[in-house]
Amino acid sequence: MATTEILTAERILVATEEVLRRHGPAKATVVDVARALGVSHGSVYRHFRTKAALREAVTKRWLDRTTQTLSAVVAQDHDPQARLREWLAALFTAKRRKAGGDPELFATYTVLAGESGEAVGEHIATLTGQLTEIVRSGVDSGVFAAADPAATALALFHATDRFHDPCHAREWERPGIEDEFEAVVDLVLRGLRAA
Amino acid sequence: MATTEILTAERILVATEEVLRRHGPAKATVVDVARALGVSHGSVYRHFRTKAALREAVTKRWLDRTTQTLSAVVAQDHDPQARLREWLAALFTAKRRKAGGDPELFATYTVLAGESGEAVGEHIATLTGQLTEIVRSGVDSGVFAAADPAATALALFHATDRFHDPCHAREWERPGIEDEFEAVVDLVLRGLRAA
DNA sequence: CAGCTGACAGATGTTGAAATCTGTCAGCTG
DNA sequence: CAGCTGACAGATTTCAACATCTGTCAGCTG
Repeated sequence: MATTEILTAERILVATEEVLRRHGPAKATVVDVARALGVSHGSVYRHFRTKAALREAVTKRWLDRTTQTLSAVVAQDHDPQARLREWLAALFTAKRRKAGGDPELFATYTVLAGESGEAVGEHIATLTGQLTEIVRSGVDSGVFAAADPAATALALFHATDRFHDPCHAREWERPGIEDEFEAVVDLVLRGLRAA
Repeated sequence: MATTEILTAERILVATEEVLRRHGPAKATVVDVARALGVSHGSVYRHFRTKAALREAVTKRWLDRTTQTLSAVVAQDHDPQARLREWLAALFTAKRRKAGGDPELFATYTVLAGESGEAVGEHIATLTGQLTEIVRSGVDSGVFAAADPAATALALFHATDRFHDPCHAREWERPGIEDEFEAVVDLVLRGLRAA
């Protein structure tokens, strides 16, 4: 049965996610995770050097699920303008759903972002990489003007911070936020179009 | 001498600012303020109904100093493009200087912003009002295209959130932030120009 | 002997009683 | 009598003793 299986990093991550969801980032302990798995907490430390490393690994898994959803948008064969718009909307929607539907895990992610953890930095790098790809394809097909697609992608990411940075999460439930999002996206897309 | 003068709201605000600077928002008490003024704390409550009202009045005074600095930029007779650029740069500079030079008062402002206090809402309304004025003058002179100057001004404000919202203050000291700011401003200014 | 356990030291968190603070108000004072 | 005081009730914060947690490691076990 399950509890006699070899203890793997994956099983620990699944259990940790569950413990975080139940207890929240402030009260979830390594001892709780070990108890949930029916092992001693020393065993958990065999797979993750520190509690911070465990927390970061859980966050990485969780962030990667968003990255994968968005990569599908990058691969679509709509024109770059539409893809960019859809990508930004998908990012906003994904973050908003996580903030609303998984508040405890989202709090963990927010804490980690505040500590400028490795996983969050990588996540942002991956996202801006996807954006760069869309911008570059727009430049190639002549609909976007951008001397440095990577720098422009970063500017796009920063200009839309309000709609994906966790420190703004409280505002994502306010009425009218959709219109604000559309207004900002319209503005930056106009700034991107070839003259 | 000073301590025998009539106790005015202004004197209380000055003393409160000093107490906040010294103790920070978490530890500054109304009793501290009264002690600094050599009066009983009951007297302070004669001028401000609650501690929250006092804190908000201090924040308002402090925010108004920024508003006044920026209104000078609005009144300049440069072309709208230059004025908009200067206004955004002046806002970023002002916020950054406050975050770095007055960390305790800035923390108070951040706390208040989180509680969505009246004063912060008014401050933001005033700022977007100034932005609207610049956008409108650009539309009038034909250099900007904007169907709804007020909505466009709000979009500009949101697109540059990263460079004035207190929740991003930690990032304002990072190297490269100037370039990120320039990139975002370039992007939105291009989005604003008349076709 | 690879994988796990459980006891341990030092760090961190919890708890509840004591101290301080907020906000009110009857009355003092110039 | 306008302006201030200081005592008070209830809410909040502090502090120190106690409990739990983190991270290590010598040794057990299959």
